[in-house]
Amino acid sequence: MTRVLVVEDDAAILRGLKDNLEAESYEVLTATDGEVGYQLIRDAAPDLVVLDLMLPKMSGYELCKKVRDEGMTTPIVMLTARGEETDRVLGLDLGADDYVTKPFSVRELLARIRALLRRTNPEPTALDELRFDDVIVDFRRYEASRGNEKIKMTRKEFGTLRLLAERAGLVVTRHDLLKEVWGHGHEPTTRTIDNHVASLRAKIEKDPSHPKRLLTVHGVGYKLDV
Amino acid sequence: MTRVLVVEDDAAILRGLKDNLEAESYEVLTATDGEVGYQLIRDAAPDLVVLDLMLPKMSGYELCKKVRDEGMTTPIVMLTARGEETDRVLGLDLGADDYVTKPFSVRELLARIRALLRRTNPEPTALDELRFDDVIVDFRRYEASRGNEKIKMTRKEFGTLRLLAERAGLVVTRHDLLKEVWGHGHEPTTRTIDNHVASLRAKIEKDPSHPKRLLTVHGVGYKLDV
DNA sequence: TCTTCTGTGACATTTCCATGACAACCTCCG
DNA sequence: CGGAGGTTGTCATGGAAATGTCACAGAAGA
Repeated sequence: MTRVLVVEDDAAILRGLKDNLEAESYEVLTATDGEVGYQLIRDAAPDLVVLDLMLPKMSGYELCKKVRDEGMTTPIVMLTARGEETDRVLGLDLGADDYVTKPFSVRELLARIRALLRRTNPEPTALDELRFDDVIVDFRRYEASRGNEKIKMTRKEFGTLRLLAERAGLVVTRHDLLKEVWGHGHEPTTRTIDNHVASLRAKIEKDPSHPKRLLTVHGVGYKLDV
Repeated sequence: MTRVLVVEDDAAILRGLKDNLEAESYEVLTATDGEVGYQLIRDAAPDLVVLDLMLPKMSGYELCKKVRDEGMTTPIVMLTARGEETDRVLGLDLGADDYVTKPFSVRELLARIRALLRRTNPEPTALDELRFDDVIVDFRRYEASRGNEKIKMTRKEFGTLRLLAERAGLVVTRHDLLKEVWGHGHEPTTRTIDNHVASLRAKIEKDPSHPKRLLTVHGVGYKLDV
């Protein structure tokens, strides 16, 4: 799921943005000052940042500049107060990708966010069906079957299998799985993944102890060969 | 029959795609250069185009851009060589709807074609009646019956059932239900939905505690299987 | 006002998930 | 070729989270 970080010290605005972004089904992280914002950009690797210009501890300027100086390319939408013409220019010069002037229309901000994401992270289309051998998995119905037998799969299993299927043939690291399937903040041990993979194998492999499809790449991760 | 145009200059790949698509019972048109491709898009109005990036006479870029500039919305799947990251972005910006990286698995391409067709030619959803077993629900009259008995249903129940019916078989999240049935701003707890579902089950299921139609997908939402 | 509908909370129940321990395995290096 | 150290497979288990169920109070409608 696409992850957006909002850095804004005004609680009311922050709340409003969070609600609206969540309603658009983004995963939303928040920070109310520049320092926490910076840490989150580094550690949580959001797909996009909405950044207020005036912030406690570290201003939007500084934050933006610092992030760019360190080579991070995370797209940034700057929020500026009306009339801060110079700020606009600065914002873009510092490496922000777009800006919106307060008071802004939420709809406009959302549109800009969408556009920016589309430009920078064209998201590979979600796969909604997987077939191999006599196994069929339908990710929109959350149904799976093998031959004539229905298979019961859990949400995490669907998520895991889906990511593997979207990168069929390529190795997916445990880290990637945690990031994509679990999302930020709810990150369990990597051992947990092994368990989910094991139970997936029990369900989709003919001989689960000698997998032919869902393969281990020792020291790296897993891959699905179809 | 669904008509697919493949524009690809490599004869072997073209042949392979044609065979596979025909095996899936698509009607297949082919072109080996951009100009012929363009004419076919215009004159034969295919339902979907598979477009190679590198082509004689007119490249995939140009073709895609030209088609979009002229206002045609024909879904396009772009074939790109691996590693052409920038091309991906360009492809999508130019208006391609999806892309597949060479060397690609035919199976994956077929899956994406199916998905894209489904996304772009969705069946119209203005559903005004739902029937299954001995239950009949008329969404225009706000009436429902089971066998000869009338069923009293509330507005929210109609709304909930209708959304589920419009996406019959697919999982609908609580979030979707809140957004569609309750609308923006008036959003109650997700628990509320469980209650409405429960009362729907009491009305339309033969054995409400072992539902056969209105099913729970643990951790995701509900779906209606008809 | 009275009735019906709706949202909420508490509780029971079901389902799922994270974790750790141990065994089996792989890889690299001696 | 064999063994040490790290990695993965497997399984059991406690606990967390999601859902079913019910009762009630406030809101909306008749």
